[in-house]
Formats: sequence, C-alpha cells, structure tokens
Amino acid sequence: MDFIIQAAVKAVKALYQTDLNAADIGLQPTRKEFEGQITIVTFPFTKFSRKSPEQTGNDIGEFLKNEVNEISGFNVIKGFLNISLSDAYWIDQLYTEVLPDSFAEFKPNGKKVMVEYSSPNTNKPLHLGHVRNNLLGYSVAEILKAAGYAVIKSNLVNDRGIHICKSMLAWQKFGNGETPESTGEKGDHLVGKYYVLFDKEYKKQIDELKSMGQTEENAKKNAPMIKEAQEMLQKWEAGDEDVISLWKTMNLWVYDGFGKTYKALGVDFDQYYYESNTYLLGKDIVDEGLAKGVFFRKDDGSVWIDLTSDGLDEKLVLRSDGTSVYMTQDLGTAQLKYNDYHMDESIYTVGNEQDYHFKVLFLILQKMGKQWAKGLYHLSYGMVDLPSGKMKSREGTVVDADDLISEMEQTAKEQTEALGKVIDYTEDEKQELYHTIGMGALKYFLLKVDPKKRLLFDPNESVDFQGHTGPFIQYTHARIRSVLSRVEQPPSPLKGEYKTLASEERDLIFALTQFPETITLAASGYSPAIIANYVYEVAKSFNKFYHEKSILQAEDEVTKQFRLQLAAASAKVIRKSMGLLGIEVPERM
RNA sequence: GGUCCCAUAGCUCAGCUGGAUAGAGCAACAGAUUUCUAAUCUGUAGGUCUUAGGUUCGAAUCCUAAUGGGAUCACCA
Repeated sequence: MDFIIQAAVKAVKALYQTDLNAADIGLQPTRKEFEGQITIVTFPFTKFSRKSPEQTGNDIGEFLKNEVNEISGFNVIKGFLNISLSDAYWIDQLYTEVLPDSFAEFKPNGKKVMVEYSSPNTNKPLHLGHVRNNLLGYSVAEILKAAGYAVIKSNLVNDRGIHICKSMLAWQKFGNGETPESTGEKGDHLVGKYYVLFDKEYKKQIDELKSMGQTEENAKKNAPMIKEAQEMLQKWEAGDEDVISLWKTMNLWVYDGFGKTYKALGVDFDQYYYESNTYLLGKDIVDEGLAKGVFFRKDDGSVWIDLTSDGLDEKLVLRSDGTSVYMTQDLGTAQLKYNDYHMDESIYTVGNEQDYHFKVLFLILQKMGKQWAKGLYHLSYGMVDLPSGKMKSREGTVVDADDLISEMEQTAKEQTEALGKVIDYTEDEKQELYHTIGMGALKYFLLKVDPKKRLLFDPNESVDFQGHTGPFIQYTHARIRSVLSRVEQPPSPLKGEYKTLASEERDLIFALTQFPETITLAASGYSPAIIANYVYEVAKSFNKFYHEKSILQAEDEVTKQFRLQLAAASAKVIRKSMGLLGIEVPERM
C-alpha cells in the first residue's frame, strides 16, 4: 500500500504546502460497513488544511483519484477518507503477487537468531506447560525463519541436579531393577514415577520427624531421603562411577521418551546443550566481572552484583564456597552460545515466573560490556493453569503431554466418525489424519492466545473442533483441495480476462495480500497468535466466498479459472500460515 | 512490603504504532443443504472495555492512582 501513502504525501504537499513523512499517514483497513478497502484518517490534517475533516478528506480524495489510476473511487464520512481500489488492481495483486511462488518468501536478512525452547528437566515427563513452551518456541523459530532470519533452534537440557538424583534414589530403593523394557513403560514416565515416589516417601519421613517433635523446617532438612539425595548429588559431582552410570542409564530412558513426545508434537532442534556440561561455566565471567569492578566480593567470599541503582536488588553470582548458582551457569551458557554462533539475537523461551531472573541476567551482561547482550530476549509466556490451580508434578496434578496428545487423537477420531468422513481411508491413513486433526486442535488452542497471557485449561472440557479452531482452518483447506482435485489440469491464469469482482472475492484477495506484513508483525512481536488470528480471517473469508459463489459451476470458463486460482492461492496461504504454527493441513477430512 | 505481568459479552479470546456505532468463536435462540465437504454459512440476543482522574480534536489503547488476580524478591533451578 506504499503507493497510496506516497500519493497521500504528495497530495498534502500540493494542496496544503505541508511536508509529511510516510509515517504521518495512518492507513487502516476500511471497516466492513463502509464502501472501500483502505482508509486514511484526515483529522490530523485539519491543523494545516484549515478546513473541516470532511472537506479535507474530499480534497485529498479528489487529488488521489486523479493522480493514482488504481483508485477507482472514494467516500468521506466524518474524518475518514475511504478509498476504493479498482477491481483490476485487486485481480492484478492476485496474479502478480499472491500466486507466484515467491509470495511471502522473504529474502535472507543476514541476521542470525537462536531460539532456545523446551529445556526440560530429565526427572519427569512433559506436561501441558511444557507443551505450550515447545509449541511457542517452535512456532516463533519458524516465523523468524519465514521473516528472513537464519535460525538455530536450541534445547538446554537440565540433566543434572538434585531433582534427577531424587528419581535415581527412589529407583534404587524401590525399583527392583525395573526398566522401560521390562515394564513396557515410556522411559520418561518410568523415571517420573520414581520422582513422585521419592516425594511420597520424603513427606512420610517429614511427618514422622515432626511427630517426634522436630519443626517442619528441621524435618525437611533432616529426613534421610533428602540427605541421601544430596549425598548422591555430591557423588555425582565427584564423578562416582556407579552414580554416573545410573545417571546415564536413567537419562537415556528419559531421552527416549522425550524423543517420542517431541516427534508427536512435531518439534525439532538444531543444537542441544546439556547442563551437565555447562553447569561449571560462568566462573570465568565472574572473574572478568570482578576485574572490571562490576561484581564485588563479600567477606565470606561470595560474589555479588549491586543492582539497586537499577531498581533491583543485590544478586548473588557465586557462592561463598566458590560453587555456581543458576545465574553463574546462565552467564556462562550465554557466552558459550555466543561463542558458538555469534548470533545477532538470542531468544529464551521460558515462563514468566522467571522474568526477574532474565532481567537480571541480561542486565549483568550489559553491564559487563558484552556488545551482544542487547540481542538477548526473554520470550516470556504465561503459565497454564487448571481450574484447580497450578499444575504440580510432584503432586501429580498435571495434564500429561502424552495423555493429552492421545486424548486429542481420540476426540478427532470420534468427531470424524460421527460425521462419517473418510470411510475409505486405510487404518494408517486414518491414524495419521486423527493425529493431524487432534494436534491441530490442540496447537491452535494454545497458540491463538497472546503468549504473555496465562492460559486456563479445563481437562473436563474438550478442546473445540468448531468455530475459531485449528480443525476449522484445516477443514477449509481440505475443502479447497477437494475442489481443486476435481479439475484435471491445474488452473490456467487467463490473466486480464476476468474484470469484475464480487465483494466476497475482493475481501478474500485483500485478506491474502496481508500475509507478508502479518509475518513481519508476528516476527517483530514474537507472536504466533498474530499468525493464528490472521489465518482464521483468511479461512473465514474463503468460507464465505465458497458459500456464496460456485467455483466449478461458475457462470463461464473465465470466472471458473479465476476462482480456481483464488482457491489455490487461499489453500497456499492457509497451508503456509499453519506451517508457521507447526500445524499440518490435510488434503481431506 | 519492593518490583513485574494481567483485567474487554455468561465462557474463551481479537482489537496493529491512539481514530468511525468495541469485534470473533463457544454456549442460547431462529434459519440455510435437489448445486464444489453442514468440522460450513446467515441472522437474533448479549458490553458503564475493573474503577477514578489526566493527556488529546478523539482513549479499550498513552500517563497516574486505586481495586482484584498472578508471579517474583533463595548461597534452589
């Protein structure tokens, strides 16, 4: 729409002898109840036009109509100049912009960005909260890729620490040598089972100690279970062979399980980092910070940074015994990532409960003069809550990712069968379709919401398949493919022969042309929700068109070919948009 | 207590850098299928945009404060 802005700048200059920047012209889509597609708000111009908003709008409208031949007409309502572009313009847009393969394909922008997401703990299976994280990270990575970035998807696996020792210890004590093979249980679930078991036993011991007169605080410290787990962690850090060997074995079980879940979710990674390799990093940075005077050492030997002048607190960056804390590791890992890739931006997909941590992390790196620190971004998202409140792994009040996925597939199956669809599919084809639809419903449900908002998930209320949902959009795609499959040859252009658009056609073309700037917007805001809401608009526009106008039974061949092209373009935009959300679209459903 | 985030229809959410009578979906009600897939389409009903000030020609949007909800402020990660 640049040409309209340019022309408007020219109009203002010619009519009112005033120089404006392109940014001063506020273009917006015309509201549905008015004639036209593009609206210029003329209130701001009255200052120098010294005329009423209506008169100003009329003046500019008249000028534009004479100046720009794509403009076929205009009307003015109060301070709003509604511009109609000619059908020839919109038809040309379809053929020369939307239909070519290059549509919405961005040239590489020369920038490299790392998107870290997932970053699981290896002591328990993934739950719904992780699902949101994974889908969000994956989608943002795909959107950035589409916008021209070179993207590295990374996963920082939290594979060490007290939590995994808890699972290991419980397995040693109560496991009787169980393995995923011997039980048939998915590895991550098996390990998670012992994590829960640890907590159960631990609580029992706490209660015992309390009944013997200890305070809650002391009981938590003194319970044998926790002491053993801590000993185990020390052994791990000391490189004890047996502990390391058990640790490796159980982590492999977990990775095997995660691999299956990742595959079902359709996410992938280019680079894995493991905390067992990175947890000692960061001490160099602490030294560097001390040398630069950014950090200071207290009498007990601990190292801190004073952020009070930034409205924050003092923050510990190294323990008095010289060991690392979370912050130390993250400082080191940030440097490691940068050394590995020299990326321009680095995104951390982590829940908003860690807002403070990342604020501090980024601030420290900036204070240390790391020029790459300005490219760090915390993609913070809201928690997924249940009607009962927060999900807690230890208490078993979680919506398990694998369970959820199979429930979604099951629901997709029931819906499909109830509607009597695809009865001629083979079992394998059906399974694949149910997975596609079920995941489409789940992914869309999670991604259509602004990431920073918290999300309420009611397990008793199934995710919708109708209305503003993934399956609705998938269905629209399947519909189009069905129509296209009925013509023998690919639609031919017949450019220039179709002259007059129906309003449904014009609206649909307009929606399609918005795709590139929607990608830009979503990329700059790191928001899959923008894509999700956009593709819904496209699907709605198509369905309306489909309902009002017959494609295959069009009045004449020219119209039919044009509509086939329009349908094909719609299918393409839907498929690509959904791809950015990590959602597949079926040929039939 | 300090800091940060959120608040829009009964429910779930849109509303881009301030612009027209605040929009969708679900749920409710009424319709549409001899015609390309009814997981669709059309219509009805549903709102003091939490509240109070302020900036502005103009505020759901920006600023301040209050209220309610959430998070965080560990020598945990």
